[in-house]
Amino acid sequence: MKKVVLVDGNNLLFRSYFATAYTGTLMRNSKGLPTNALYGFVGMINKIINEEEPEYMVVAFDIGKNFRKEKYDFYKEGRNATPDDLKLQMPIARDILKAMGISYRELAPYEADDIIGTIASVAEKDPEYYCSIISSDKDLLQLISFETEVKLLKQSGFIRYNEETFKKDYGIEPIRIIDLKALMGDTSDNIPGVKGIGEKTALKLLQEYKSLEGIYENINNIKGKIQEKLINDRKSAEQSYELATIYREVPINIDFEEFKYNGPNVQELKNIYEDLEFYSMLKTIANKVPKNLTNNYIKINSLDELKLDDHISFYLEVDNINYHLGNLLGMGITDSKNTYFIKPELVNDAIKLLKGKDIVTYDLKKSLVVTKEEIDCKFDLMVGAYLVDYKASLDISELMNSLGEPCISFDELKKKNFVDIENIIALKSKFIYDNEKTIKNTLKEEGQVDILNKIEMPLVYVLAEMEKNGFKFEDEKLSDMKQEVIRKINVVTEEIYDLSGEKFNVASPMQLGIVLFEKMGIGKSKKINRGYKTDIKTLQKYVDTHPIINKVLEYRNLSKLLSTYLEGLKEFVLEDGKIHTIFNQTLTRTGRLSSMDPNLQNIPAREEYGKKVRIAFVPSNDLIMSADYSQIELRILAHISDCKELIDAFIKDEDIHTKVAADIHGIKESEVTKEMRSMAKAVIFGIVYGISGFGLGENLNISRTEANKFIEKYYEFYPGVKEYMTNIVKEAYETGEVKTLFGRKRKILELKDTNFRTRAMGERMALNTPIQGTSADVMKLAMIKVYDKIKENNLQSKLILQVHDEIIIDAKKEEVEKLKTILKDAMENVVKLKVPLKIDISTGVNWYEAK
DNA sequence: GATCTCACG
DNA sequence: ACGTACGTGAGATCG
Repeated sequence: MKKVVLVDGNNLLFRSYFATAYTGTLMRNSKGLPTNALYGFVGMINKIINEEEPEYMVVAFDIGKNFRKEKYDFYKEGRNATPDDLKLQMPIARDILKAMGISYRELAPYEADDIIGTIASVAEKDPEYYCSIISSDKDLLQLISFETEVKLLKQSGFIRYNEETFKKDYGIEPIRIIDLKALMGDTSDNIPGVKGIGEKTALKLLQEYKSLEGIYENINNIKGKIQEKLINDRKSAEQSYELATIYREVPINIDFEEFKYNGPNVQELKNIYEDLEFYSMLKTIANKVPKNLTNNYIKINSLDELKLDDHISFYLEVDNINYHLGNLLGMGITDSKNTYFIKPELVNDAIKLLKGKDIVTYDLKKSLVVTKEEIDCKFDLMVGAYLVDYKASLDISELMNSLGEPCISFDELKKKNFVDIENIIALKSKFIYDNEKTIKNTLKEEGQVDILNKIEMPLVYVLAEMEKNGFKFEDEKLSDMKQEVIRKINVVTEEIYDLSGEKFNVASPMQLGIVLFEKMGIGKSKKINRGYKTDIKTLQKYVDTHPIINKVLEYRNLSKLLSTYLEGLKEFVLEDGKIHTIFNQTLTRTGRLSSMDPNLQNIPAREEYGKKVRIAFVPSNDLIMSADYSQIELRILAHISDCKELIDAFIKDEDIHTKVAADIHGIKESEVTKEMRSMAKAVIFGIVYGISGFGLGENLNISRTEANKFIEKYYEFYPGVKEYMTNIVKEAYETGEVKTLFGRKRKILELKDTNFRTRAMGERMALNTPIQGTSADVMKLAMIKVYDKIKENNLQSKLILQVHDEIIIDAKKEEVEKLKTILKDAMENVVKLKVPLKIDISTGVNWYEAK
């Protein structure tokens, strides 16, 4: 059988348009033509061709008058008119398809759905063909049959439905999607349905009575309110049924040979892409290094040949994203006249020559770590771009591409064995030189210069030292634990096999889901893409139902411990016996750091057994010293919200969770139980995250109403917090951004989204970012202070790690007292707030003991 | 490569 | 009616 791929073109264009349109600034080419919808459209069409490998393909569009609208005025009423910026792109989509060699069909007064339905009908009668329909519109599910499937696009990914999987998911025949719509209506098309009946009720009714007709035939068997609603809106239901029905006899000529996909007209497609300035797409047609990668540069054989201005850029390339493991590939230097290529063996000497110059680079930290040279650089383009909302990843090519300078990605380059690397290094160096001004100007406009100069640039040097220092790791210390864990895993696996009566891969969520929820019938679990949800929260609901649940939880716990930590970490130990992480300074949206290769910010801590992994983290000096802020986020919340009650509590150094528990329950602090305290803690954390009654309820395993009561009580006692939440969200809507106490900005485009869920997420970000971000700022400033003091006092102790609210030092024992003074002063007095900042310090012979 | 799960603050 | 708490990185499975 031959596959015919039927694509809902309108759906794809709208999706692509609105996916980015909310940002307010549309992607345009230099002629000002909006191109955002086309960009997404081309991406999706390419993806379809790759994934589906169609022999035949048709894209259907809506055009002209609409027969449903003609008949029922209310159809699609209230829907915003198609934006002009999208309309402009529609004809070009057709041109692109032509150049791609893909046929399309449109015919007034029909919609794309009807055309797809019609083609699918014809294909069904011809045993030679079967259809695959692609759209995110659930309406099309009604077309599913024994030889028509639907690939339903989701926000990310898709679900492929055939007759069988559809029935399994919905419990009704595909054609009953029409009846479902007739009952539940469709707000986006303004199909009314029956008022008060939603998907849940509609499905239940259809599962029982098969169809809309069946429901009304049995209307007397249906009780109460639902019956009443059905009777009242019968006419509406019937009209809705008509509207939801895809018309499958559109008068178009259907000849499958015309739908045959034979690939693109390369030249024509190139012309269109060039016109639209879709450079990344150009690369995908001709899989060659783009032509503008040819750059003029001078290859330096001896440094005597190098005559440079006082203002230069440089760029260092290493053959591994993990630069601790990589080898130098060379260096580019650009000044006002030339770009030079420096071969690896001359790099260190070349850097020495840069002393005293005004330098800009990209990823200064990498250069500091790899060369171990001193480099006095006041501006790192990576850090600057990050502060003004560019994606400034470890791979400079991403920033280049987003600033309109096509460049092959590092991954691609690596795959191609660093072909033409001198050219590419030169190009990158030139790019840095050319874009310094732009980013600096943006920093000024956005008010981020202070953050750059006072926090991020000095921090680059601190982090570089920390990475170079590394954390000594003794794997042998874990060998007993490792043996024990392996043994336990074997035991628990056997127990799981016994309890379930079969052998399967417990580590496979798919297999586990089937065993637990289908074969053993332990309970219900939400269905997701591949099977059932089997995460801790879901499983924990059934701990008392069957002993296998605890075994599965134990298996999970142990295998995570084994693979990620007990076996994973030692892979990162370098020749010096230390683990050298990489801190990503330009990734998080709040200003926090992240850590990778390996991530040393998520080493087990919460659970006693897992925490023992920390025994292997040992000092290269004498002691591990840890200094952590006590409740920094809450203190910052108190300060920012100016909540009197909260501020007082911190000034009096009260146990904040106990205090809140006492307030909420209206009892004395002495009467607060452990449970009350931990509930209060959850409420407080929830508040910081932008809580909902539902969320808190889930978390605390209490009802939503109860959770809501807690939240209200909290607001009653801490009205300042409530006020802060309202105000910050309001402000965020007005300005489209939020700021930390130190002025670090985060734009929140989600607030402009048309989807309310996305907006709600934006509101939570608006709430949380000033708090999380200010804490991050405070910590960064403190680190800089600590680092300076250690240097100033010529101490041998070294900063080695930061875990968001905690600093870790590899300490000399004779320096412990001095360090304590430094840490306390630096961390507690780094900024003057309305509440005191407080740290706890501890030391130990390893990280586990330094608790 | 996407998805699922789980480790941390 | 809908979906449901902020910010991360990594390993195993599966298509």
